[in-house]
Amino acid sequence: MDTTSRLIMLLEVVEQGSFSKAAELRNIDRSVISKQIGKLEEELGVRLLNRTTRSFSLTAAGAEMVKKAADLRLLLQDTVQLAENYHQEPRGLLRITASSYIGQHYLMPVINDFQKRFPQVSVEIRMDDRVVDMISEGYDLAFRVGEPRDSSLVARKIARNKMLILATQRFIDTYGEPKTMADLADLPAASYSSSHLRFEAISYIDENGKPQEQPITPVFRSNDAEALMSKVLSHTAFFTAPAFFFADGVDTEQLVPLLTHVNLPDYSAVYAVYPHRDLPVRTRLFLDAARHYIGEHKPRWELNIPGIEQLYQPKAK
Amino acid sequence: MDTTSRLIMLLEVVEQGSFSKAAELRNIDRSVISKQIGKLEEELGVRLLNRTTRSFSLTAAGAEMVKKAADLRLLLQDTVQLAENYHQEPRGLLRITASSYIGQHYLMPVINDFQKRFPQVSVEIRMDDRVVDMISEGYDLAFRVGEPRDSSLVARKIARNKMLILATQRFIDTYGEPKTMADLADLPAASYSSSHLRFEAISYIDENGKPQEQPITPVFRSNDAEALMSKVLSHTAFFTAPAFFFADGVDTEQLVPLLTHVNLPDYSAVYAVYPHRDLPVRTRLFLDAARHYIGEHKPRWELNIPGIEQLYQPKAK
DNA sequence: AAACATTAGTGCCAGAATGGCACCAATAAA
DNA sequence: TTTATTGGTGCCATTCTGGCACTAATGTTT
Repeated sequence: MDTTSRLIMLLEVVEQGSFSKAAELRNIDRSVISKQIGKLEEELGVRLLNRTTRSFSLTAAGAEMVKKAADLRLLLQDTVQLAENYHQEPRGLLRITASSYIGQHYLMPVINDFQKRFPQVSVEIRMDDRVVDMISEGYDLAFRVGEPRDSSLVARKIARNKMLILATQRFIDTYGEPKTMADLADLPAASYSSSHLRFEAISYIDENGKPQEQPITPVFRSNDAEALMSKVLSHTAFFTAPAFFFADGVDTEQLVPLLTHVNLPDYSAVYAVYPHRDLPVRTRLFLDAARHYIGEHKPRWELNIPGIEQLYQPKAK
Repeated sequence: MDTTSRLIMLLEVVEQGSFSKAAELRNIDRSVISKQIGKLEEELGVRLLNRTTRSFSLTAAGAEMVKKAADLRLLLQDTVQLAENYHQEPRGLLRITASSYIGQHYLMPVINDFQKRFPQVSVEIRMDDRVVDMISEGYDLAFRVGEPRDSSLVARKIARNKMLILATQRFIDTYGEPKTMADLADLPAASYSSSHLRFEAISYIDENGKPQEQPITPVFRSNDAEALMSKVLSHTAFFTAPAFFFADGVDTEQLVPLLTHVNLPDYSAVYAVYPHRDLPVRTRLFLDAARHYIGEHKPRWELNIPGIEQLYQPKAK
C-alpha cells in the first residue's frame, strides 16, 4: 500500500463518515484503516483528522487532501479503464446492484449465461432495495425501477413497466367485482411497502384525462413480491402490481385483471444505471445481455400476461 | 507497491529508456523493475512493452498508460506538495544539482548552516557539470551558470558573473604585458574545457561598440577551476575567468588583471532553476539562504576582487 | 445512573509481498 | 569469438500487511 492508495482510503473514510464503515466497504479490518491513515499522516507530515475517540473531523489539510484524493481516484480509474479497452476478452470483477426481485428473476439467468460465455469475469451482485451510492461503493452497474436523480450517473431505460390491478376469481366471487376505481377503496389490498416507499393509492387517468389518485385499504404490506403474491393467491386481497413482478414461473393463471377499462399510467420503467464514463468491456457486454434477456421491445414479463397490450389503455375515441 | 506506483515506475522506465537505468535511478535492483512491470501488465491485463532480450518498445496500450502515468505522477506530486505547505518546519529530502565549483564553494557553506537550522531536512547534492533532466531525475533545485533552455523549468537569476583576464606579475614580467586584445593571441592561455564547452576565444566589445571574438592559444585545458588556477599560479599561462571562480580562500593576491580598459561583457549569470510549480518550504528556504549567502546585490565572489566594479567596463564618454 | 453498544487505537502474529543476490539467455559491441 | 550489457527468474531474508483480541473513550438505551 502506498501514498495514492492511502489517499483513496482517506477519501473513502471521509465519504463513509467513519473508519468502521470504510473498513466494511473494503471487507478489511478496522485496524488496517487506522494504521494506514496514521501512516499517511506521518508520510505527509500533516495531521489530517482531528479525532475524538468516537468520531473525527477533517483538518484544513485533510480537506485539501480529500479533494486531491478524489482527483487521483478518478484519474486512476480512468487509467485502468483505458487499459481495459485493450482487452479482447472481458475479465475482472463486475459489481452489480439491483433490487432483490430484479436480481433474482431477471439478472440471475443473465449472469449464469454470461459467466458461461465469459468465465474470466467474476460477478458480485448485491440485491438490496435500498439505493446505494454507486461511485463511493464502487458498483459498475445498477438495475432499478424508476429513474435515479444522481446526475453524475447515466440512466438508461431498459423496459417499460405497466401497472396492473389483479385478484383471484375466488376473491372476486367473495367480495364482488369492483366496477369503478372508487369501489377499490372498500376492498382489502396487498400493498408494496418498504422503508422508503409505500403504496397507499393507485394513480390513474380519469375519463377527462386528468390524473387521479384512488386511495386503497392495505391489509397486508410487504417489500417482498413473492409474499404479496402469496397473499393474493390466498384469495383475501387484491393488489396493484407493476408488470415486472410477473417473471417466468410466476403463477398468473389464477389472476384476473380488474377494471381493465381504466387508464393506468405505466409505472416507473426499469433502468440500468452506470457511472458517467466509458464502460469496461465486461460491463457493456453484460448490459447488452441483460437488455436482450429482458427484451429489447416487449419486456419479458409481458409475455406472461396475455393480452396486456389491450389492458389499462387510454380510451380509444 | 500498487498500481499507481507501478505506473510511475513504467513511466520512469520509458523516460530512462531501459530497465537498468530506471533501477539505478531508484537505487534498487533491476529485478524489482522487471517484476513490477510484469505485475502491472498482469493487473491491467494488457501487454505494455514489446521486449526483445536487450531492449523494448512500447505497445499502443503501453503508450497510453505512460501518458496517464505522467498525469498521475504530476497529480501525486502536487498533492504531496500541497501537504507540505502545511508544514510549519521544513522536512524531507532536498535534492540539489549544481556544477562542482558552485557546489563546493557556494552551496556547501549554505547547506552546512541550513542543516543546523533545519535538522529535519536531508540534503542530497549532486555535483556534476553535466546538465541533468531535473524532472525525470527528481531534483528540486539546480544551480547553473547560464540560462537553461527547458521551458518547463523556472530559471531565476542569482548573481551576475563578470569576466576577468588575469595573470601573475611574474608571467607579465616573463612574457610582457599585452596592450591590446590581439596581443593575447600569442600568449599561452589556460582555458576551461569540458565535454560540452570549450573556451577558445574571448568575447569583448570593441571601441565602436561591436562584439568581437579574440582567439586565444590554450596550452592547458581543464574542467577544474582549481587546476586552471594552479596552472596560472605557476606563472606559465594567463587565463580568462568568470568572477565566480574567485571564491573565499582563493589566492587572488598574486593575480593581476590584464587589459582592464577593455569592455568585457558579463559572462552568463548564475541561475537557480526549479520546477515550474509551488516550491516546498524546504526548497524555498534553501533558495533564500543561498541567495543571501551569495549576495542579493553584489555577488560574494566580487568581494575577493578589489575594484572589480571599475574593471572591464564600457568606456565612459 | 448504569449497562450497553459502537467507535478508534494498539500489540501480537501468521502469511504475503518486497527487494537483493546469483544466475541464465539473448543480443549488441569489441 | 569474446566480452559486456540487457532483461528475466528462482531463491531467500526482511519487511509489510491485515486479522484478532483487547483497551479506552464516548454516545445511547434502559
